[in-house]
Amino acid sequence: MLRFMAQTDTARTDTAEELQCCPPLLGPVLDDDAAVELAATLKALADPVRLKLLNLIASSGEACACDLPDLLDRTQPTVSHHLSILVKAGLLEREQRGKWAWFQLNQDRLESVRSALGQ
Amino acid sequence: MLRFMAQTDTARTDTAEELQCCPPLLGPVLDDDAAVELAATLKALADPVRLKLLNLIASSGEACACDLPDLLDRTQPTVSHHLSILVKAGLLEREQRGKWAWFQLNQDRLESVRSALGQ
DNA sequence: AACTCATTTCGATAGGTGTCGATATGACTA
DNA sequence: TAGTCATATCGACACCTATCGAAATGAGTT
Repeated sequence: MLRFMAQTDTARTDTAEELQCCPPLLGPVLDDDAAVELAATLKALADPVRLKLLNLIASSGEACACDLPDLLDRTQPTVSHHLSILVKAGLLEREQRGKWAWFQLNQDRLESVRSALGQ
Repeated sequence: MLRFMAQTDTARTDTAEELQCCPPLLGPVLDDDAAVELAATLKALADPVRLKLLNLIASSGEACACDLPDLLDRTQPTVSHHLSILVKAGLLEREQRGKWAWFQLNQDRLESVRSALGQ
């Protein structure tokens, strides 16, 4: 089961990569590098298991990796694989607490993808 | 070169599929079917060539398929492949004019993906 | 140091995907 | 009815990816 805890709201650690992420799709020009960058982030989103992961983590505020295999009906290595893809894409933040790994949504990152798709 | 023409703004032909597309990622529950559906649309977006296609078509209002291979530096079969993926995903609308195929952005569809990613 | 348990990494496999050249289809033209 | 040209489909290839079981790593405990 998911544990519900106070959101720790850690200091934002925006990477340089995150800041230059996701120029607007509907803008005048989308150069090759920008297209590759945005496509990479969208690719991280474009999987049902990863969408469910984000949805679960978002709706609980945070989640322990230990609970996720059962919730997603996938093996633990498979869930770990998907989590690592989301972390690498900057969509999740990972925090070690004792022997458990906890994950939170990086809302800024998701918002920057979202705004790349609209006006 | 891209041709610039008056936007024909055809009557919206929203499919049933489009209407039930893209429930909110940040909502309370994302069931399996919804996750698969949203992932499929995101997958159509998650390619640099297709992003550049959408960007080109959006910024010109519409585009003739005949111009796109040169603009994207891809062969005609490859561009045709990507266009068909975008049309199947509902992100582009295709219109035959004489021997040429013209494409427009389905802005509603893109907006529904966008809103699935945010509040 | 040895043990336990959570998580990651490894190796393998089945299936998906971007790309192209070649060919087929489809729409106009003579 | 041919002929021409735009577009789609086919077949093949290299590469990527989701998944799992097995093994390695890492953190805390005794």
